[in-house]
Amino acid sequence: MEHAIRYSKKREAILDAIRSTHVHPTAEWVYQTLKPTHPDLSLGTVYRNLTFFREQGMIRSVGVIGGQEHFDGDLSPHSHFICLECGAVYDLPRPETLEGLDQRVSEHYGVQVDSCDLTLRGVCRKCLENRAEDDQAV
Amino acid sequence: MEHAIRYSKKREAILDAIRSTHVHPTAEWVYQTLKPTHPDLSLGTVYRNLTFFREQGMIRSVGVIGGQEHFDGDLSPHSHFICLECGAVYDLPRPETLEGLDQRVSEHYGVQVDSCDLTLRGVCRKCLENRAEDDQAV
DNA sequence: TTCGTTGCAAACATTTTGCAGTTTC
DNA sequence: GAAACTGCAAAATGTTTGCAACGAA
Repeated sequence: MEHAIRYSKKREAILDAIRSTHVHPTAEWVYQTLKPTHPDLSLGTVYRNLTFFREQGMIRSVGVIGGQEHFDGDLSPHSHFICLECGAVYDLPRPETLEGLDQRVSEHYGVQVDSCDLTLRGVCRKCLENRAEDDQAV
Repeated sequence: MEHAIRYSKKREAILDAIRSTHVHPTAEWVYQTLKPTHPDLSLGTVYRNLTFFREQGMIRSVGVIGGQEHFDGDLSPHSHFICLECGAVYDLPRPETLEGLDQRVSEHYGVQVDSCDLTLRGVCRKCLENRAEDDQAV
């Protein structure tokens, strides 16, 4: 027997929270967001469920940004842009040119490819605008 | 005045260590590797220099894998394959099809693009072979 | 002599875990 | 009723930092 999976309100709420946003949340964000409606929610439960969802392939990790792991409830193929200044994560369309890359790498190197992530880093528009304002102020 | 930079033996040794390997080291790896030849090296110094090198653009981060940040002293354009089973990081050639993507994204979204990383995840050949052996053993 | 660099250890921040109580099936 | 799930708090982990000593220029 593998391990039965049972329903839980908290779990459902956590998954809903992740799926209903585009901010690519952290555990802390989920916790703070659900606190008002679920006052007895524990941060440990959030972590346990995030791990659970990721292992189940229900969410994916965007990686650790500024010391905190960010998640994404949108499983459709797309890329990410991460602002090095404010840490925000934005979605980008995935270049069609990457189509078939998984299989090519798999065959060529004899490895099993499970996922393929394209991530751009830089400074987002907002932060660039803030910089411009700061410059004017001087 | 910006902040003068002075030479230091430890710093040189740390950079050499990173540049002379393909394992995509962590702070701990650098520390353990240099310990024999630099018995008085401190882990804090390794962290401080890794941060320094990254800020100077002398090395780049491969991301946090298994809780530890991995670095890469090879700045030439290439992609990475990360084994989800053993955590190893392998280099892959970077698809030429990504050429010019930085600028296209930059212009289209009004952002500043500093870097662009393509990362594949899955199970490496070694771990696949180990699996096969384990299956036979049963 | 100045001030960047280091060792050391304490401090930090995020994440994991043990256990007793609660909920689901 | 068995076993999964949770809250709570302690523990574990990787990383950062303050300070006095050291070393480069």
